[in-house]
Amino acid sequence: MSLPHALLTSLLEQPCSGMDLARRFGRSIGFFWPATHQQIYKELGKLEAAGWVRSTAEEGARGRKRCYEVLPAGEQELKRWVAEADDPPPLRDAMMVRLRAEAALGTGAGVENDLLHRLARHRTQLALYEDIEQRDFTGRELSAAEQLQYLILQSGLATEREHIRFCEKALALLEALEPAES
Amino acid sequence: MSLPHALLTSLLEQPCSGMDLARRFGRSIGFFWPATHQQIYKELGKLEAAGWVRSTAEEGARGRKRCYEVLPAGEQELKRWVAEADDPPPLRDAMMVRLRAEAALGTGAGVENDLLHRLARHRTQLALYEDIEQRDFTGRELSAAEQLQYLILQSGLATEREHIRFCEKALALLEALEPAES
DNA sequence: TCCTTTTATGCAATTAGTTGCATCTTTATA
DNA sequence: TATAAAGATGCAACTAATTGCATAAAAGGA
Repeated sequence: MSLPHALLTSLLEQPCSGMDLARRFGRSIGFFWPATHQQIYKELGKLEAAGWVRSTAEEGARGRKRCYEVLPAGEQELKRWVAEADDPPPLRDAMMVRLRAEAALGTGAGVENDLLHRLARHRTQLALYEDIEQRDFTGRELSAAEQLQYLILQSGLATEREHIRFCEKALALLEALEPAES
Repeated sequence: MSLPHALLTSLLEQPCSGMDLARRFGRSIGFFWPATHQQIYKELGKLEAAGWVRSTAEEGARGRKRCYEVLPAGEQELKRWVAEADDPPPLRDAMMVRLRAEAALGTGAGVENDLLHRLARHRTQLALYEDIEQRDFTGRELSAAEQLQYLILQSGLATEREHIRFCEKALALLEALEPAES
């Protein structure tokens, strides 16, 4: 479970409120560890109780906005956790199950719907990553931290491209196997 | 949630008991939808209650072994589900969070441990997939169903190779960024 | 024959994440 | 100045999966 450490990382990059975190998650760390604002608020409470962050009320802001920042104990904890190793996350992909089901049922069961839907999603996501690449990591010298962030982005780019290749390949195979369907 | 449909698929390929399913999951569908025997037994109960499978006591076997087989209603349900589309599963990878944390903390925090650990795991998994490829899908004509199963395996092969490439690239970058560490 | 091991099935507690809703505060608008 | 909208925080119920343990029946060995 890495949500607490994802939050510590994000707050270390830039102290902010729970809502801000939720928004930033949507376009950076959240690509690799999605979280809703509900989860984030609950977790921030735990982090503060553990003495890893502290919060101060932000005057002149909307609602009851609180600003969170990482304490030394939190930074220590993050360092400890970074040096840990664990197994790759188990992968669960319904589309692979669908493909195998199509094989078991005999072709023509309609897995193309899912393949086409995902193809569209992966193309959108790839375009988003390419925009970020163009905007933040192209045409200038990168600091060490930026090189690492770019590396992470490259993982996203490679993954999306691989998914796109796979969907296209699968659709081509299905086309070849059931020429009467189209 | 695709466990019920993964079970229907596997039972359609070959009727068997819950324990057999658990074992088969370990080396086929389970690569893309892992499940423990506890989950499987509970789900089989639901499938039977829904009238999608039926079970018969297997005489002359150990324990209280029951053999499950898919009923027509179950096959209908599987067909219906195969034609559905849904979003790609959200990806959650602690190692990416670690890399970003390393960037925020300044290099030297020790993310190499996780990279090396995963590199080993992905190499093992790749070797396993390559064995299956060699044994089941090489040097002969493949039926339509087999071509689909091979396609799924190829996704696994590509994914593992991509992960390996990424770990190697990340380790090389870290090496370059902190030459004093090694 | 008793006792241990193996095979097979299953329950219960916990954890992490999702979804839907509730509340409070400020800002904009009619 | 009411009132609505938007911003910010949070609770509660539910779901899916993990982990640890319990039970039952047959096989094999002493």
